[in-house]
Amino acid sequence: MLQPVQFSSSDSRLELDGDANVSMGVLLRRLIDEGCVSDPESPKGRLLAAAARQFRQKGFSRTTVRDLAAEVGILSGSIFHHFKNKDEILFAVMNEVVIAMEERLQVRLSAATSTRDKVRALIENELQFIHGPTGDATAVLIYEWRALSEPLQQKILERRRAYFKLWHDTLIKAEEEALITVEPDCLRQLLHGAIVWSIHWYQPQGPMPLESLVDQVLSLAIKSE
Amino acid sequence: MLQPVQFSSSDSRLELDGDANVSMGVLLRRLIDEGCVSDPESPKGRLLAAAARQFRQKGFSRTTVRDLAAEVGILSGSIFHHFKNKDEILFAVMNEVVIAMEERLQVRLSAATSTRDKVRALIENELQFIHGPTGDATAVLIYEWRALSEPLQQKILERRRAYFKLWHDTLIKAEEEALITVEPDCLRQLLHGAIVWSIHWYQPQGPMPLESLVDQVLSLAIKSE
DNA sequence: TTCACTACCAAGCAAGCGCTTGGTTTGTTA
DNA sequence: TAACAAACCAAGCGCTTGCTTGGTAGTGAA
Repeated sequence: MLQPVQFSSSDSRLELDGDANVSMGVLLRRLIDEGCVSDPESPKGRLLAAAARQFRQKGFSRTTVRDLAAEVGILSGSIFHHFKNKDEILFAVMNEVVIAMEERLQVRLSAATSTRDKVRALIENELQFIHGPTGDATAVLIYEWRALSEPLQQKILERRRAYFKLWHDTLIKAEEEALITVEPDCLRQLLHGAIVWSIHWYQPQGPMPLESLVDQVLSLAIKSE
Repeated sequence: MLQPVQFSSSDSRLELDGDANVSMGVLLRRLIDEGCVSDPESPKGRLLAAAARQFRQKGFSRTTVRDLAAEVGILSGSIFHHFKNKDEILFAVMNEVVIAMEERLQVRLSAATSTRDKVRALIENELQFIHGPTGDATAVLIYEWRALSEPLQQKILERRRAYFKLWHDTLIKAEEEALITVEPDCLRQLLHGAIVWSIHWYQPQGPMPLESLVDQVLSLAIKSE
């Protein structure tokens, strides 16, 4: 709050400058092929990318369909050839990122060996989604929640449960191993808050690398030996 | 995110069921007498309370001046006898709570003896503003930031600086005393995020008392001896 | 009684909104 | 080259929005 929000300057193309982004790219490509998320080259995909950007920047209700149409170079009425209504655009933005977040966390968790590494994966995955190429959609998911109509909220929530469960189960394990002291669900919420708030202040291109931020958050959760 | 938001059921009257609220009440009374915040009995004050409630519930841009007028029992046009425009209503809501937050934190910090208690005061003060009688206005301050026009944002930001400085100075002291390991400004943001996110999940009337939540957050910041 | 002031009403304007409709272009396949 | 669907245009409808205007009721001081 009260700090200017940083916008990702990267477009929706895949960035291949690190392990994290390579696997993110592979995952996104698979989800596109499976039809879970739409191709960023298609008209619908370009519309969704514009929507994510503008919904993040101005908020859902201050973004008009005329704004969105202008960004992709069509007239406002033509939007409704691709989406039933404005709500469905917001839903599509959120739905795609919700699916990707859970899929990727699953991959990351099974790759991690120790419980400590799994907790780190929880934190790292969320921070990468917030500050990576999917940052716009993730920010919209987090901050435009109330703008969604009730039935569509429920559909997202349904999809979201599996993601929450991955956090829950991992932190339960961490508690059993005495890695953490705070009650797991309370800790989950506190960490989640600390992480999403980084939208407002953390600069990926700044002096502090993302991995360092991951470590700082991890040090809040797990007391070092 | 993705959890229903809890709304404070308390009205704008002062609650006298604890030390914290007693001093909060005294402070608010003083600020009213000084003209810093408006009397909740006055038409303007009742309008601001309604605005805080509705802006929190529906967001600024989904709340119409007709909605606000209806809640206090006047017609929409009559609003503009009290405020120049809709933006000024949002500004007034934010401005009053910004002033109160900083004033109260100052009192709390000078009452605390040890640095550890001062850090606890930072956390406790913010949590009390979020989950106490001023919860609506505080939530609006946090989550309707972008809805404010640029010049009014700057005015709030100006007022906010003193508050940030109190956090900064206290955490610098904590670092000097080796109470914390994370860099002070980074820790400030992480804690701030964890605290404000509690809007979405913590229930003051639930099984966990607020003081307990304060302790949990404190345990993230300061490693126990 | 007069005057000024606060608080509000009644009516409506101008602009912007999401969305519809009927028709046209464009690219692909048979 | 004919047929077809996807993508888009042009125009505008019906509604909601923030806000204006000109006037009125109630109240307290001189």
